[in-house]
Amino acid sequence: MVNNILEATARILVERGYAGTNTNIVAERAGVSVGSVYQYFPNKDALIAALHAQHGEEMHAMMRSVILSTHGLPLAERLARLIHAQLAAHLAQPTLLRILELELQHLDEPKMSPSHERVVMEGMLSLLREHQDEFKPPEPQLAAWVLLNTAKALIHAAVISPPAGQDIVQLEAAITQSLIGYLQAACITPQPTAA
Amino acid sequence: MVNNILEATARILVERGYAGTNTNIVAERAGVSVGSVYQYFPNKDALIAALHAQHGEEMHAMMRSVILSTHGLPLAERLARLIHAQLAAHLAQPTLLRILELELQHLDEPKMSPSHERVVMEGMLSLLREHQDEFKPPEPQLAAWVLLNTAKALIHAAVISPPAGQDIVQLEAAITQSLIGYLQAACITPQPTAA
Amino acid sequence: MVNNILEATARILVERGYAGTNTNIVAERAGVSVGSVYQYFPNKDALIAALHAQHGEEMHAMMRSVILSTHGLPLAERLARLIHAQLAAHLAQPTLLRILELELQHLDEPKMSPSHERVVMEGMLSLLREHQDEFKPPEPQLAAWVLLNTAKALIHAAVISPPAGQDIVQLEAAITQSLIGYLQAACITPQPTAA
Amino acid sequence: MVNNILEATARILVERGYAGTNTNIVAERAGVSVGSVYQYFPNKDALIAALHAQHGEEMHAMMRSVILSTHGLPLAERLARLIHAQLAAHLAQPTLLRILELELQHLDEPKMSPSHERVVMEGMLSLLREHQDEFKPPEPQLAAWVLLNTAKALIHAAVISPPAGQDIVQLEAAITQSLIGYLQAACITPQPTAA
DNA sequence: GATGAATGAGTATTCATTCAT
DNA sequence: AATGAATGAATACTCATTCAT
Repeated sequence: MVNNILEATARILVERGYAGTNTNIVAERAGVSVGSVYQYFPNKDALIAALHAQHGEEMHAMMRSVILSTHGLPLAERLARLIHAQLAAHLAQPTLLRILELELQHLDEPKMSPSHERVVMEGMLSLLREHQDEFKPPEPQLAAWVLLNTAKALIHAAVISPPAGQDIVQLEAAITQSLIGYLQAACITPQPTAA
Repeated sequence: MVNNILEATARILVERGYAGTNTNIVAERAGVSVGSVYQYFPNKDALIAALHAQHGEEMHAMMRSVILSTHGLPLAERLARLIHAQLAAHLAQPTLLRILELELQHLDEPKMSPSHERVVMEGMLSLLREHQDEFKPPEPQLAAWVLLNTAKALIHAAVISPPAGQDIVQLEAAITQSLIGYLQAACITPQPTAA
Repeated sequence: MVNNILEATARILVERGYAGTNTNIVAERAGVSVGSVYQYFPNKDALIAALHAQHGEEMHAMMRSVILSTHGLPLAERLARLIHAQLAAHLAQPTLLRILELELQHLDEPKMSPSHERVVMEGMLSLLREHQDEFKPPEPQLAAWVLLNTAKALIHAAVISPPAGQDIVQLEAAITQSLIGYLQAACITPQPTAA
Repeated sequence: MVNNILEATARILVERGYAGTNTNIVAERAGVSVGSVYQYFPNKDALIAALHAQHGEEMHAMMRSVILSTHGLPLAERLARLIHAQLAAHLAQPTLLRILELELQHLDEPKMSPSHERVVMEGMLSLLREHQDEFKPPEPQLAAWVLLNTAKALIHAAVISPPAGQDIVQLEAAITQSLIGYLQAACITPQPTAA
């Protein structure tokens, strides 16, 4: 039931935007009654928040899985893989993710951000720590913040308003270059010992 | 009158967000009647669009002015100055700009963005062209796109959700580093001839 | 509920006219909330249309019943009975019927009239056909049109602006005379064979 | 100026109906300012009333002229000429006249009717009196009322919803027949003395 | 007289939420 | 738990009318 409702919400959000999404329509589309929606969600925004949380979980899970499965590879490669996976996820359902992450980030930023955003930040920090012999940023917090925000913005832009005449492969490469470029510029790159 | 109304709109937008902004309150706050609001703006969204356009003008003007006044300096320095100016502008009224650029970008993206966004893109492209002996990106369009989107995202993030324990100066430096880093990574940097 | 709302609408329509009738007042008068009005009627005009349709049904039913119950009587008598019944109905609630049939005929003429108006026309045509040995109009369509429009107009006038110094009985007689007079003038009255 | 405004009102009334007619648009269309409209007409309905009055004058003048110019002809012929003239007038601008006479009759009926309606009634009464050796109705008031209302209704119907397959000439003949038919049925027709 | 900017009461309609069944 | 009819506060927008210039 809960999932049913959330799926309906997502579909309607994509079709009609936030303003066009209302609980009665969500219920109708989910094939349940409004009452049932309110049985599981205290109010309209809770629907969005749940979608948001779900999306956060997925992104987080994906990030963890990529990080784990690329253990041992150089940081540049691991970042490239992360970008690739994220981009793929956004290309799959661009509208919903755009709505959730841009238009509606304000709705639950106060509530949900702490839990999710922090976890992602932790992931990035530990990744940087693992590779501190390749790139050791003087301020890992700051570096993680730059990397995450840059990646997020460029992935969104790639999906929503890509520059004319570039294909996705080029965009993906450019995003990766941007992250690596930052790290190279920001870090006193400890030359990996030839040994 | 028009300005009065727009100022009231901006104030309310900041205080109550888009959803909480309604034409009656705008009128009341502006000290005019609803009718007068509708004398000058065909509908509620036109208020936001006007604010948006105004903001676009300002940002564009600022960019142009910085670019002109830094003529002759190296690209890295000029980008740093651009970042600085933009960051200053956003720090001055963070909430309004966040609302305009994030929450509400969808409201007029179709209408106004083309004109404004394109102008900014042109500015960046000509800037890159001026410095093609420092950094010559193989795909200037792509490079401009990366630079603009990265800068926008990091400036917003810096104002809205800065990483713990970093001051603005550090953030500004990091943003600049990110842009420069990307250019260094993406360009076959033509070594400026020693001659 | 639906009936409740329609009754309230009718009452308000009579008291305040179309311009003075608004959905909020209708709801209040019906003792329900505006929302409930919109649960059953898509918009204000649908209220009027429903009233109109209801009235159409009633008039049609009455006509049919009179025609059936006067089978065998001469046409003049049957027309007289029709007039009598219609006049009685209009005297019972003159204002509402005037508003529905005159002021508001334009609101749903396009939608509903076809079905209803046509049925009434059919009724009159078959009535004429039944009595073609008394009065055989060369153009039954035309004759029915004249009879219906004349009857309608005179009945309304009788209720709304009767001539000074005449009582209803005289008016009723005059209306009947008008219809019969037309038939006598328009038809090559086939003398009912003496045999 | 007054005429200018009235013409604009008429045009808009025809194009957009009563609901769509508002003083600001009337002023704009007339090429004057709202203030000027209010200089000459106390309120919106006064515009309609003036149009109504104007129309009344015209109809009355036409009636008088036809009556005068047909002096000496038999009543049937004179009625036929009246019908013809009225029908021609209505065919010339059917929408405006329909709106004035049907939809909006309620707006000024109370105010204007007395003056105009009475005059028309007087005209018809004197016409009947002139021909009392052809048709002498026992109740001239009643007869005039029937004739006027019947003519009005049939002329409108002829213009707005004519029966299928009949041309105007046939309708005009039918309307005349209806009036004559009524008179023949209602009057103890005094056989005009052969002498 | 003419203007038209300003007014603001009025109104149709929506939709989150409740609660009796 | 599920239903969905009922609610009514909220809101965008209109337009007759005024009045300072």
